[in-house]
Amino acid sequence: MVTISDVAHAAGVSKATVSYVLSGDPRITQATTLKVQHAIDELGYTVNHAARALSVRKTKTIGVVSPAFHGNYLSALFGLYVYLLSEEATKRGYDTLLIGENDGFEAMHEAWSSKKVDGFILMDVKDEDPRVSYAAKEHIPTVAFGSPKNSYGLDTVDSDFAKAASSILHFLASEGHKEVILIPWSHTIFDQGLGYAWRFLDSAIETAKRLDLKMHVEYPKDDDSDPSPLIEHALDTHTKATALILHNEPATIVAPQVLARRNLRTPDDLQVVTVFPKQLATSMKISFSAVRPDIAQLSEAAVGALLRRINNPKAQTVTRYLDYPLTQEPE
Amino acid sequence: MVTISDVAHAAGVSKATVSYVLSGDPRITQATTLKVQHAIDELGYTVNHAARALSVRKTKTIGVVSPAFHGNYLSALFGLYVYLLSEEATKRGYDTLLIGENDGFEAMHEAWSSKKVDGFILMDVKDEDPRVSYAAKEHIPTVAFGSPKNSYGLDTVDSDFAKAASSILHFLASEGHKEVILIPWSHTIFDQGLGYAWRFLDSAIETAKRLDLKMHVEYPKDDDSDPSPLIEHALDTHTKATALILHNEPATIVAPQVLARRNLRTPDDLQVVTVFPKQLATSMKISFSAVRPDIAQLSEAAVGALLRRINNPKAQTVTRYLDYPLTQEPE
DNA sequence: CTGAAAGCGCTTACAG
DNA sequence: CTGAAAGCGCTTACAG
Repeated sequence: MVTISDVAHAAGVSKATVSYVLSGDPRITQATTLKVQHAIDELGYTVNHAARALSVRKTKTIGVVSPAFHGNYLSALFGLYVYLLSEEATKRGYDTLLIGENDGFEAMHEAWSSKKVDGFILMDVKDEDPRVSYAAKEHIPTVAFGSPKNSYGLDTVDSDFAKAASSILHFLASEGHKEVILIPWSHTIFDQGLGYAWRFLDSAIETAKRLDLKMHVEYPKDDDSDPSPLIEHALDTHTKATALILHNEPATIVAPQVLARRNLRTPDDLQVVTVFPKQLATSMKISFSAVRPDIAQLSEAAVGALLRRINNPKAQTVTRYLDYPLTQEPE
Repeated sequence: MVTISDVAHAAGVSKATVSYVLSGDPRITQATTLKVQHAIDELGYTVNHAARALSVRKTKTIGVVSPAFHGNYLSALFGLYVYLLSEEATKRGYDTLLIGENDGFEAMHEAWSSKKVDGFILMDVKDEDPRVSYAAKEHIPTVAFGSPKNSYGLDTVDSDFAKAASSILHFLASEGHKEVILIPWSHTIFDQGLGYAWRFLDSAIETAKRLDLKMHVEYPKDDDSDPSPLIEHALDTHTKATALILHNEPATIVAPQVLARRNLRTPDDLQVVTVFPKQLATSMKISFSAVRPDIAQLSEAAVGALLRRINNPKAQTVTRYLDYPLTQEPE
């Protein structure tokens, strides 16, 4: 293996000088820089990550902490988040360590105390999430990706689900709808205190009231069983409803089949509006009118917030709810 | 931060002894082990990962190398693979570093030469994949997750897609079908030389011939556009076909809507068979008869093969194609 | 059965 | 402008 000593020797300088060249120290002459660069290229040298990490006490690695499946249900969005988070981290010179966490913070603690990472991004944050309180108590650079009621002073990034609900209802009202159905996330999700579910629902209810829209809320019990019967039932029961709001991934996935089966066309027979990320709508062939969060942008915000925190642990806490417009389909 | 010296001091022994206790060296008395354990618990000590890695030249980390999106298309399976691979690695005492790779091996090379990982798992391996030849040439412990034509001596793990195709056709023949439609992966995928596409198709064609089944193959052009029209067209054209084989993720996702729209019921009006992993069929509400690869098991095999290789670089090359039965739906 | 010491490959004050 | 040396926190022959 080629080390810094080899490079130093080949270039006829000291290890210190090589190191300074590597870090672009302005005190080094261009002449020596060139010599050293040449030796580096010649030998194919790369800094040993562990050695550097040990020396500078930074790993340039962020931990992405994902909770386990919700029951058997794995959101199709999970992969997208992980992928884009990691891509964004790479852009900023960081690596991404995947940390699976099962309703606790043991794995996080292990990674932190052994100094494997410089900070964390917590996915799918819940109310009273043990990961949040742990990170806050230990003053670990951490951003909560999601919106718990209490973030204990952690930086927070999420889509603005309250705004999304309000946009959707305003849109429906402006189109003249008077009675609508909302299929929100399941009880399982609400019971876990997942902010995106609550924030959307609360805002939807309030906005509907304010706009004098009649809204029927039909909750699925869980996320494992087929939501089709629930949709069918809702349509059968609320026959005057002219629009269907889906804030529920499984329901959004099956909705097209249900509509096809009933021979309903969108938006003429029934207006359907959902919340589904831009990047996945294509892959999953979801073509309803929707508020489309941009996961790449959310990832950028999350990673940005984390690096800012890592570089300045006592910076002011930041909370960012990113807002996405409703796009109509077909356009 | 608490270091091994702190523990040694607190326990009244040397650093070496603490280290030996940590590694369970049998030469250490139970008495001292107890003393040291106590100090460790007291102080909340955890081994510094970089220091250990630097010393032993092993990181206990595996790199999972994922290619970029295929165009705009992100397989919903991606998240599942990453998740289960990481879970399996954790079980075996390894961390998972995510490495995004864009049609080359630069990121891999960077991770390897800076000693960030002990080996790699390559996702979505293609024919003439530069990652494969790189790993082979540099003798880097690596397993190819997927089946390229030439694996250059790398260990390989994949579902047995040839077997899957043959199971499906035998099943259809046994049910009395004489004429069937196959929608395989898109040209984009075939052109990239993705083994799962080729192996399935070749085997399907050969088996159909042997069983005297008439099979119409209808290729989608790419994976971004809606495959529904293609399915519609296939059904319109091949009116005598009584079964539809889907080996294409987007087509599998939209098929239920297409069938619903045409008022076709499965399996009475049209038998539909697909290949879709167990763990995702539920989430994605795919309930066709199918060969269901078990991604947890595949991940276990991949991680197992990699650790074996890491621990024994000159072990015999292993190629494992895991075989999954066809399960009928409804049962 | 345990400890002193060297070494892993870097970085960074500090001298000069 | 550059180098010698200490230090980051471990592990592991080697002595005893």
